[in-house]
Amino acid sequence: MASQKASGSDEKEERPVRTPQRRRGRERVAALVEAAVAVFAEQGYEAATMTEIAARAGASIGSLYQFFPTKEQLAAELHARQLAGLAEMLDALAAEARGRPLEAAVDRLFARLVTFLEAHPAFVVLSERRNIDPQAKKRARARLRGGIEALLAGTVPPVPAARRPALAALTLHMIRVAALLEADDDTSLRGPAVAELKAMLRAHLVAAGDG
Amino acid sequence: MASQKASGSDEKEERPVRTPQRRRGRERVAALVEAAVAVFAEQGYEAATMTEIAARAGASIGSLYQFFPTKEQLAAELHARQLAGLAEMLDALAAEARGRPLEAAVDRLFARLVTFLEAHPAFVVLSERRNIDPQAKKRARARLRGGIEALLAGTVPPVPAARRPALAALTLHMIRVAALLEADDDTSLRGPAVAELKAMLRAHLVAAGDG
Amino acid sequence: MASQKASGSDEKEERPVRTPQRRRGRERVAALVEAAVAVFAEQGYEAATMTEIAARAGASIGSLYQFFPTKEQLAAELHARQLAGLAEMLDALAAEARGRPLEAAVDRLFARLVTFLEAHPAFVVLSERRNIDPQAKKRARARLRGGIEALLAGTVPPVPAARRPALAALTLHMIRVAALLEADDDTSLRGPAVAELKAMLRAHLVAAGDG
Amino acid sequence: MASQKASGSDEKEERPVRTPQRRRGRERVAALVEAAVAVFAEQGYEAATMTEIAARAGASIGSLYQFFPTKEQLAAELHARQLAGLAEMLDALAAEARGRPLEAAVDRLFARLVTFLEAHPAFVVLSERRNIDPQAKKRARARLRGGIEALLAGTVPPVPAARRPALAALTLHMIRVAALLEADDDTSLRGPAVAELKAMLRAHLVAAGDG
DNA sequence: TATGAATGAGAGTTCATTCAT
DNA sequence: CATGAATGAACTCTCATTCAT
Repeated sequence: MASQKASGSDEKEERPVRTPQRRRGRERVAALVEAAVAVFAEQGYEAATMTEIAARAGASIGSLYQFFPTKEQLAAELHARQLAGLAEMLDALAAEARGRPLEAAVDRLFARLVTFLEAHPAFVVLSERRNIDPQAKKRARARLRGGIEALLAGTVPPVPAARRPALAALTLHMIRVAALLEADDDTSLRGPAVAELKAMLRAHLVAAGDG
Repeated sequence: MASQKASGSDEKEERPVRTPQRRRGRERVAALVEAAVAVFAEQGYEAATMTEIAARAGASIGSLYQFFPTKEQLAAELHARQLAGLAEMLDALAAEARGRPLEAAVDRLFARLVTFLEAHPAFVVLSERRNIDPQAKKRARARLRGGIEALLAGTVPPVPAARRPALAALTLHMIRVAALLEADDDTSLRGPAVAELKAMLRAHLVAAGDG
Repeated sequence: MASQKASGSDEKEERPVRTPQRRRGRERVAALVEAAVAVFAEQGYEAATMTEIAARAGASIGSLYQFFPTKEQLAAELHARQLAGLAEMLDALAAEARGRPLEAAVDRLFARLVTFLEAHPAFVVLSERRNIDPQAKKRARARLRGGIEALLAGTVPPVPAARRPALAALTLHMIRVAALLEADDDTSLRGPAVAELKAMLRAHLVAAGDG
Repeated sequence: MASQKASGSDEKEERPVRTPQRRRGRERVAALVEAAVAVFAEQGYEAATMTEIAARAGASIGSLYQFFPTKEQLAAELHARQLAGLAEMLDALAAEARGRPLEAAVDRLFARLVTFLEAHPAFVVLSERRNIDPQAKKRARARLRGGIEALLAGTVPPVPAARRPALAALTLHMIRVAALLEADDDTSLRGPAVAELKAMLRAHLVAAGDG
């Protein structure tokens, strides 16, 4: 088997993920990241192998390890990058939505998130991984929830502060469900089910805004 | 030889899961199943080892393989049993709900599903497994959706037939989200978020019924 | 390369060295131990590979790991066995030497130790290993020194108690040197140098006895 | 390609250790040598990595390989330098000791050797390495033994020629034991055991001189 | 049938060494 | 000459699976 032993906050000296200086290196890393995202997305964390990731990037296994000293850290790094991107997107969205109707904000949020998940196919896989450092996980979720809360606070009408945390958490999960529906269900249901989901969430948030 | 990696639809003759006749055998299988559920729930499919499952059941590895010829088939068998139980429960619920208010039916559904998931801790793990035989997966989902559709068809008012498939699929996912919220999120959000989820779903279904 | 990660008292759950029940198993283990001793003796700890040890025992790598869960533990187990054998031998020698002349005891000790080291060619290699758990090392040395002290206490004349610990430690090292001289030096010097060593030690101990 | 394992007398063209002409180069080599000595002393030959040696010298690996084309040759070069230093010291000592009492010569030898070993912490590690080219090893030992023989030949009284080679070899080993005692044993024994060792050796040599 | 030792492919990881820049 | 990314053979260790007893 493999890393067999792994669990987020461990020993193993934690040599940090290296950022290369030379241009060649930066391209290499980009290729590695892309390959890793693809392989994780296709196979899941456990089934993905470092060997395949390296091969798919056209690199040697040693090269992969030069930049990402463990499989665990590779996953963590990818996840962190994707989280940062997502959080940034949410912030931008919150800014755009300020003073705009809640309904429109929800639609927009949905659209962007679907785009994001299509662009980051490993996101769900990496988020759901057991063995993630629970601290980091909590922090990440809080960050995202914060972004959504800000969004829901600035619309017209705003969602009442008291219900915002719970509704933000709920919204986050709805996104995930939307992604799953989009991807893996009976083809004939994809469209309708996602539509129902969107309508449901929008109605619920709007009702909260009015409440 | 041993191939350690095996994935869903393979060669490998698929010797069927043996069902024992003698009482000793049936007890043994029950113990193995229980142990497997526990280990899969705790560690996930990949991290679970056949050795640990056998040990926890107080059986030898050889014994485990007597009844479940591959790890894959063990997981599939467990999953199938749990799905059957769930489907049965949905059927019973549909019968009970016939002629009763939609609202009450939804609440009941929710309550029962939460109970079910608590009683079958490996259910989510086994459902989310990639590498499942996609055919079987589709059939299973269809069966469950069917149960929920029946439920939604018999209430007063009933959910319109046209929207039933999508709403059934959606409801199924909502359950999963509820389970996740119940289990892994920020403690302070569990209660409120689940409450929001339930209210949201109920309102949406009721609106559909009225529509 | 080798253990990459290793350092005596570590994490890694320390599954204990298994002692097999079946006869076949006991023979297997004996073959593995023999092979390990040979390989460690020839190549040293780091250069020895688990693969070669298994191959030389006519076993598979998996079989080796069934009984000795890490290379580290394999070395530790071998070392412990050899230490126990040596300590036992020293105890027997101390019993034999009680009441006999110191001079004869020293000669006998020397002879037996040379025999022992010839019979346990990995002994020096395993003793000198850096990365041994220092606690265990200290205990082992103390045990051996104790055996020699007892020997030196029971002869006629006895070595004075005050000097016994230091002289026992010294004697132990002289043995090692004798083994090294016996093994790896210029052929023409082996005999004479060992003779000088023996004479030197004997004279020193006798002088201590008279003092 | 890379063969990671290389052992003593091999193919590999043996590009010689480069000696730099420019001052910058000489400084660089000095830093590399110092770093290598430290790392070998701390970690042993096998565990030491070329990467760490280079890093500790503030150089790049490429730079290290410029001067020392293999790890093996690096170790050999260090060892050779240290041996040369030691031999030189012995020669000086032999000169000083000419016509002086044997007893004093022995004490002096001991004192200088302890100093030397403290100043060259990797000496023992590099000497004990298996896989050293046996020819080179023999030559080195012979050179050292020669130095000690010369010493023992010039004192008053001199050690008889016939016993000189064996006694020189023995003395050399005693030094090593002294170093080991100094370093790794039970603290409480260090002083006394080394004292016994010194007394023993001195008495033996003096007796030889008188014989 | 039950048992558990045996098997070996395969996974993660390291590090000596090379070579383009 | 210096640099450090690139390479890949080799290593330790795991675990699904088989099979002699």
